[in-house]
Amino acid sequence: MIQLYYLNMFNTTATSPKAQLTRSNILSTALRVFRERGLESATMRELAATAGASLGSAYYYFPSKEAIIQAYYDDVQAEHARRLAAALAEKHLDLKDRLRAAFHSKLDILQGDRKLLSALFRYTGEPHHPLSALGDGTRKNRHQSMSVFLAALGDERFPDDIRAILAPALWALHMGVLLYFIYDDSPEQQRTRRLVDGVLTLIVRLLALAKLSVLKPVRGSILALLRDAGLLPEPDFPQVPAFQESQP
Amino acid sequence: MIQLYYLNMFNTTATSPKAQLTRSNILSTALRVFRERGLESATMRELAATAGASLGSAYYYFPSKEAIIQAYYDDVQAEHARRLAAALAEKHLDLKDRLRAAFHSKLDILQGDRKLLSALFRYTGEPHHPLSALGDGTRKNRHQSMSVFLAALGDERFPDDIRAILAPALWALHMGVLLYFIYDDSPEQQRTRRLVDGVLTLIVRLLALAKLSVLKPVRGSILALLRDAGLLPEPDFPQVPAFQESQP
DNA sequence: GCACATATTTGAACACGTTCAACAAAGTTC
DNA sequence: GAACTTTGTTGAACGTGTTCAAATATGTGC
Repeated sequence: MIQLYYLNMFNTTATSPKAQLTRSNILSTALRVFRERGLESATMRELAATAGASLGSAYYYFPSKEAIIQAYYDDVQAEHARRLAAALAEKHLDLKDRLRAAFHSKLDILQGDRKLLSALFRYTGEPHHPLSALGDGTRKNRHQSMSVFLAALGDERFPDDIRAILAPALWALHMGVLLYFIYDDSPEQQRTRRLVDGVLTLIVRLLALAKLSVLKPVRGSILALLRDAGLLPEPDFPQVPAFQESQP
Repeated sequence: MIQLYYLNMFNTTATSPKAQLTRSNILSTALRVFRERGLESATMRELAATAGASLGSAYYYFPSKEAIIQAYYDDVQAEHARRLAAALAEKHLDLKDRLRAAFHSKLDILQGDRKLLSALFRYTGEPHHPLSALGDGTRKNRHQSMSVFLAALGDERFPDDIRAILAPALWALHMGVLLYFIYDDSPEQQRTRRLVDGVLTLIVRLLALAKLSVLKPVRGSILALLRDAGLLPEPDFPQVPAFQESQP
């Protein structure tokens, strides 16, 4: 009854080393085939054959073709968290450079895989699809991604109301940047890099401006609006304890 | 050689009245079936059968299943332009109410068809897909939609730099609102209505604030950023002559 | 009306993503 | 190691969107 070995991602079922090998074999082969042939033209049959597995086997590990790319994207997020942590540990950076590190490291990881990103956005308009980028099914991913941006904010001091929206706002911005990135046909997507730098410069400046008294009422209205719209952080979003601030 | 009758949308091929009837029959039936069964579960075969046409016939008029919904969306846009024009003609409205009319009339039209909207966003992440909401293939649609918002701006006076970004900015906002609308499960999507009103109030206020001297440099940076990113109006976007302003 | 061209219609055929019942291998219990 | 359970593998079969060659209807020039 009791299985040794590792548990899979959801801690539900045991997974033998051999199965892990098959799975990662299929995954890595799939990504290679997707990159070569493109998402559309690469077929599940071709992909399974190239991996030396059967069609059914591929479906044993991944519920759908898109799910394979989601699995890839899970890896990307783990790598993103790793790289940002490394950058923050290396030396002391100011807010803007920490945010730059967060955005650029993500782009670095994805640089060669812009075509794969299209899958991320495919179900955006379908609230109930398990892979909708905005839906319940991807909440965990979203929160992980927000955590990375929270880490980049570090222990910087912000008014509480602003702090509350920064994580979802940065996450949303980052999604927009990814979309721009996909469409960016400039050499090595230098345009996206410039856009990121420009936007972050602006944001840091605006965060300072937001404290001006003329803008207080505007700031209040914006926050009330977002709150009413339910666009503030989802209630179960785990704030990173190390960076949590108490009310002054 | 010379055909009488009407020309189709692209002025390339003649179209007999009978063909028009078949087409509109297929279109209206398809929409009905889509609304009843949902986009996924409604099959092209079922749809063709219900319309009393053959499968091939459906594909003669519409290159794909999604294209049928695009055709519906073309109608929506025509209706949108019509309704806004009517609202503007009826009585003199201030800027905020004109913008409110523009946004709410669109939502009115789409109120019962939120599920159909998902198709609008399906190819957002695929720059080269003809139905990508941000791609070249849908440029004409985008410009028509922007024209509606330009009409709502009317002859209101804005600094030139601001005027330049208003059309694409309002269009982008409206796309965001549609996405929110799709996800909004409040009764009759009242939440979306409130969000629209709140955002528009804010925008009108911000447009006034933007003239403050403290904000001039920020305003300049934002515009420079957008220009560099190529997010200003696409060069061939036809400004609506009646509302075009000359340099002061 | 006839020959021809063009527009429209048809359904079989195709390719693909996905499902599933059956089978094989590995692990567990005794 | 035998019976049994669980995990992993297989490819045929299904349903779907789409394509296409062939058939039919409609229009044109004479």
